[in-house]
Amino acid sequence: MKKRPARLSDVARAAGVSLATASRALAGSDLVLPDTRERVRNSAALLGYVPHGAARALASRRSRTIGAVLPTIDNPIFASATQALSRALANASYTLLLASHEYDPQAEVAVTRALIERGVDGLVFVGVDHAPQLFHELSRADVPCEPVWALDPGGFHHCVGFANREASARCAQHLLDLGHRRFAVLSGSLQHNDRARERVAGVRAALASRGIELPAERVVETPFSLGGGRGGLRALWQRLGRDGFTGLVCGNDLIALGALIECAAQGVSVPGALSVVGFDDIELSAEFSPALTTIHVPSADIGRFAAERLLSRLAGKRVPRMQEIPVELVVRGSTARAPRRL
Amino acid sequence: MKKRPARLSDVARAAGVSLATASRALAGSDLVLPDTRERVRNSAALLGYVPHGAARALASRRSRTIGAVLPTIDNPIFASATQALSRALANASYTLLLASHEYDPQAEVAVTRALIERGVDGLVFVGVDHAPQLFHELSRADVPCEPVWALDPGGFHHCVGFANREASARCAQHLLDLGHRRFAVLSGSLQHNDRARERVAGVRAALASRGIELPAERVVETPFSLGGGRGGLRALWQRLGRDGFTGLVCGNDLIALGALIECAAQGVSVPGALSVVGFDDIELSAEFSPALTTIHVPSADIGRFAAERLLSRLAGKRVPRMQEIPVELVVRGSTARAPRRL
DNA sequence: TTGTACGCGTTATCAT
DNA sequence: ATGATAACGCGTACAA
Repeated sequence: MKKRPARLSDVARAAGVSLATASRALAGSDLVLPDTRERVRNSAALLGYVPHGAARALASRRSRTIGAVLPTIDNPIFASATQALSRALANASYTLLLASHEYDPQAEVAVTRALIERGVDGLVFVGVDHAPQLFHELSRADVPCEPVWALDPGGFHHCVGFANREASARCAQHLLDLGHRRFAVLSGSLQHNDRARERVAGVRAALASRGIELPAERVVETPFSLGGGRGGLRALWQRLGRDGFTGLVCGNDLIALGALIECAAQGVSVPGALSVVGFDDIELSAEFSPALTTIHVPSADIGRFAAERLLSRLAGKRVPRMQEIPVELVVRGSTARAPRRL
Repeated sequence: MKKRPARLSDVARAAGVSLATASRALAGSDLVLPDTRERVRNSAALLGYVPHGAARALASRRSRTIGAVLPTIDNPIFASATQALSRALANASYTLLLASHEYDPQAEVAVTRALIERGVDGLVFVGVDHAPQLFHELSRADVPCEPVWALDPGGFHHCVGFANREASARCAQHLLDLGHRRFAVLSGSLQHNDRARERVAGVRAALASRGIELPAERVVETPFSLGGGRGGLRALWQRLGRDGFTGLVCGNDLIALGALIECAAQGVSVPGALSVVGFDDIELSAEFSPALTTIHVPSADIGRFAAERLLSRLAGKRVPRMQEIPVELVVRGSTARAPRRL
């Protein structure tokens, strides 16, 4: 009862054609008579033929597979981008191979290598800052890759993202414009994270242009999570005092929301005693705090564009080397009340 | 300058052994002299040899690849499970192929087929309720699969998850114990989602045991998001009035949090006028609302177990057909009794 | 327009 | 312990 899965040769025989013709027919080649094509397709359907990807990949030297190497999937920041990526790929009959390295550059090299062994036709990375060894492997494997979420200052790699530094500077500038002069930053871990570093650098640059310094003690690194935001804010308060700063720039949504929650828990009014700005990767901010000013990052676009660019390149089309995604400072009203404790 | 990538035959020649020996050496077989093995490994490293996955898969009939078919990656509910899955697989030199269908059963069949074509050695699904066609394809392809996040009432499939219905009944029971008698439910979309349906059924069962009915008008379907929670609660209030219900059961975290946010925005005290319980898939609740009672779902465990089970089965070991993950009702303080009037 | 035949890079089965 | 060689299933020049 357990039949051997049908192979292309079975389909060919059933349709009364040769292997080559069967192959062409199923590939939709124009070289076969429409009539023949139908016949082949019918027998394929009848036999429940499922192409054998490995054999196809071996012969065609293409796997119809794209790899994505993320720091982690568990961070909602990357979820919508990954979803969009996967969707766009599926539309083009490509499939996504996913790997994560949890901010460990060694692990990143390892998982990337695993993807290369799987024969991915292209790769998506997060950020442009990677172990040199990674680039060696990439170039030797000759796999087109597309870093996202950041731009390559050197203009060396293809990439699609936005200028984290400038965006973050706009956040700080917004606070400056509101009259704030004492600042603090809640950042994600800066190690092995060029996006986070750029964002801090942006704040520093904006403040510097007004002669304000941002010493290291005013920057707290904390996990990318609500708990991280809460704990980070407590750490800042402990270090600098409750009125050590009135303007707070957060590295991303989850941290910003955590900070807001901590404010609510401590009875600190926002905006008021404290004004918070941050990056809105995941669009939670709008719902949670209509008062929160954010840089809105269209994560889904990033994923979609990455897919489109990669597929275009595989198809031999040329794409602009660098694609800058416009990001927008969303000021959600300054009079909104602080979030309540729930 | 662009060298052809090194093949196994190159390694073999460089090491002065045959193809077969080289293969065995790199596979770590005990049948080769330790000395020979070293020699082979050295030349492999020297040449920068990278195994060709497709060829290996073709010859060995194994891709060292596992597929996961999710409703969507964009929902944080699935993120930590997927992360855990990916991590566990990577540890065993497996890679994750990811696909999503956005709650469309047709799409689910299509993407699953795509994964099967890619030659996945195993598959993970969400829930046990799928198009019959899906099971046809699966059995014909003879791919072991592991539904997660639910248990199979028929005991037909392997699976790892928990009893959504009973868990949800515990939520409702908790509210009953607090004296609540008027209920409403904010569910995710019920269509093509057995988990959501089971959760509603659980509430209904618990209430029925106290002679309380839950007519359809008291159940609102809303997107799995904060916005969905907010909008859904508004819809319920509009339909049933502000004091049409004092106990609210939410289908998951995001919805529950959205509801809480809406309460805050409308000045409704929680717990007080309203008591909310829900599923805590993503552990936001603890940070956000120390008062929220939830069923805590250890998503990461689900992913890890799915990986372990699948890999065990591939290794020929037997695993218990069904694995029930314990879930826990977490009462986070200030339990609200039902309001004392009428 | 269709068929023949070779190659893709590995693993696995025999011998030795 | 190692080597020769036949699969593995498909794509694609090249021939017809």
